[in-house]
Amino acid sequence: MNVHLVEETPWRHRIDPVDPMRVPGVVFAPHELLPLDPGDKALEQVANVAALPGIVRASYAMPDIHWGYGFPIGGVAATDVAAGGVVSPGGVGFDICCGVRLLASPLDRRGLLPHLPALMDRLDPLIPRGLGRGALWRMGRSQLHEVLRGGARYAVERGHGVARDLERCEDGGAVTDADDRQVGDRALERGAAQVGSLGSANHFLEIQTVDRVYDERCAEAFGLRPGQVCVMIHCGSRGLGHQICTDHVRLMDAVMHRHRITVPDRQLACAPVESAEGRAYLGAMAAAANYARANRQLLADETRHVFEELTGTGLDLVYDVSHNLAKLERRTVDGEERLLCVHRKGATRALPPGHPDLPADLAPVGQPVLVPGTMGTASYVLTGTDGNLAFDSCCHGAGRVWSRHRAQRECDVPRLRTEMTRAGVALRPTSWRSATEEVPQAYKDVDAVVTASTENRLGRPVARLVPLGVLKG
DNA sequence: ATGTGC
Repeated sequence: MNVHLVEETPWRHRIDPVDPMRVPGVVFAPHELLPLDPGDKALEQVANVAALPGIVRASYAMPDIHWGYGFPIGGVAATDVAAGGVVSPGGVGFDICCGVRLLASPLDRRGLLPHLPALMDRLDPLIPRGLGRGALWRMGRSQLHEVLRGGARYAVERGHGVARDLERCEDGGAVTDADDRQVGDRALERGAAQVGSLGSANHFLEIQTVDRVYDERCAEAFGLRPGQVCVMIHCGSRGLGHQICTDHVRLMDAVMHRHRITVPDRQLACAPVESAEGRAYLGAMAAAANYARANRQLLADETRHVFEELTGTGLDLVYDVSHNLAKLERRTVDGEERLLCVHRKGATRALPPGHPDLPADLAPVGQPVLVPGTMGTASYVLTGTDGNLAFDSCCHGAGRVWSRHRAQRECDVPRLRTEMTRAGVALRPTSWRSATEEVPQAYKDVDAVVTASTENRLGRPVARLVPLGVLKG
């Protein structure tokens, strides 16, 4: 599809609908954040998504947009369920319910620094990560099914956390519509040995410090203050989510013609939400969402124990939120209340103040939006705002600009070591060679992404965090 | 993202 971009404001671009688009594309990015390299398909993907059956309002892209499978990463699309609206696994991504969890320590930077080497030495062998096997929890099939149904709630019931953790998780730590019968054998097999593991690529566990607070009232409600030490965990549903995505893309690809659906790109395989295939995917996706939440709960619990042992202090959960999920949400569209299937892929839910799904203590200030940066660069906490045009969605990170291949070509191991030392970051990768794929230059400037999010009313910055120690896959 | 795949 040929994409013609129109600059709507200095911060936002529009793609006017041409056949087969049903709605416009809206890219919440200034010119310098647009993926304009020759051969980059991300903007074409925004236009392709606009052709999905039942899509309402627009095909949206966040400022950290980059090329993905079918949908761009940073894509948001909502379909009207009653109007034959579809759900597409490519609109969620392979890492179902990939997300971020932020924990706050009572220590400040000065109090923590003497403990940092010991903390890193202890966490390094304890936190399973990388492509190989190894996980905090080894389990049989029946316990895995409990995880798929109970998510972080089940982990807490088994002693891995406290009740307050669940209040600070999106959906209270578990969704109720998981259907573990829709999770195939191969996915179960891969999932059983990976609960409590980070994975690889841009997944990490970081010890951070609050570098700057932009909104004191929100920061206080979130439990954050300048100089404070935090732990940020970024991971997802590992091989289980990956296998579920693979399986259901294949299923939908095979039956799309029966539903009389045509899409501009085969990677947009989809089925009506109200079809056997649509319901099956959403049930399996919800099971993977619970798995990812249990995964983050276990990793947080283990980190908490290490902090207690070595510093004598605890860690409070600030929030846990996904940026790869589809959700059924009731929303007003053109003055009518509709049930929508909102796909967020590399986009974080960002509920505004007063939203009924927020816990009471967060209702006055809005939902914490957790935006991980790249290793050696900042991460952000934003809050949801009123007037968000993208179904209460915000950016999810910096957004890749170099392919993994190009990053390896541009950055060798000595250079990465030098850069991390200069940034004052203690990096513990499982492989230095693969860590070069994650060199900060391979990503957009996270500060610019957050500015663009703010200017487009997708969220408002609350705090900026910088890394002290990084564990990577 | 991923036991790196048709």
